[in-house]
Amino acid sequence: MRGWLLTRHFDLRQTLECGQFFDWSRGSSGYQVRACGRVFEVSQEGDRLTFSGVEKAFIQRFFSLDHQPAAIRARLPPDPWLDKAFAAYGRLRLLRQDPWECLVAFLLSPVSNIPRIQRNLRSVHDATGFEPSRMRPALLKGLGLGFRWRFLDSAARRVNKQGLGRWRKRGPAAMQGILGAGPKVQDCVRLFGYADYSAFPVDTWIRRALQELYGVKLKDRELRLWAGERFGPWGGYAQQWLFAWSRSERRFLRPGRIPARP
DNA sequence: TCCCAGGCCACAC
DNA sequence: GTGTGGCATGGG
Repeated sequence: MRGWLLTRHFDLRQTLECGQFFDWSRGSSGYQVRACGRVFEVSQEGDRLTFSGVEKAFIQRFFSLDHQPAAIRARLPPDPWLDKAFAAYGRLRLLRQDPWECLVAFLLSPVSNIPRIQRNLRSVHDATGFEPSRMRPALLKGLGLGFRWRFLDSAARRVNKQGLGRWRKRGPAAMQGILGAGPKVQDCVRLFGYADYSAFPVDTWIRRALQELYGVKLKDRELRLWAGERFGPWGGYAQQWLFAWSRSERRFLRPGRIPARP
């Protein structure tokens, strides 16, 4: 299976590398991606997206090529900071990941960093193929996940009990009670795995950004509500634009180095 | 050497 | 209910 398609207002690099997804690697030309139980290659030249190893319909769905960034921006409130973030990162799309794979990835995220999450996730994938029945403690402990191996163990036990198919169909509620699946992790899976675009994950970067750009000094639980009210049903996109932009401007997001209001 | 990292949990009070 | 330390490991 090999093919191509034309895209508009889409950036493959931003989309894969912005931190919503980790199971990619740069190949000779473009990226190799492992997602939703498939392995495929994809590359972009201009507006032309070339892929192999997977069918076109999958590419369109996985990369959310049905989304229109300008229309989404228009559904978010007027906001100079959002304008800046959108100008820089508005060509990324929120992926439609598999909820289970997405949960596994973000259970590896607490007190870690993106390069390490990526390494850890690849190890887990290579060792288990993301099959919960193969995620045994003895195996997980040897993968250098730190304390996070318990989180995968807890999730795997839960999913094994009811079967992966049934677990997926239960939706976000199925994450309740899994060790390590707190508010931030659940919001990430809602946003990236269940296509709930109202989800607004609050992490260290977003916390700093909201505090230093908008002057809101609240606890994470209130920040989440504040963002929900301000940004509404498409807040997830706002979150990801601000997240990517904040990271790229990291030296400006330190106390005393706040950029001038645009 | 010390500090922090896409948090979360158990345990004070 | 709210605040705090500890958690495994790696990198700056």
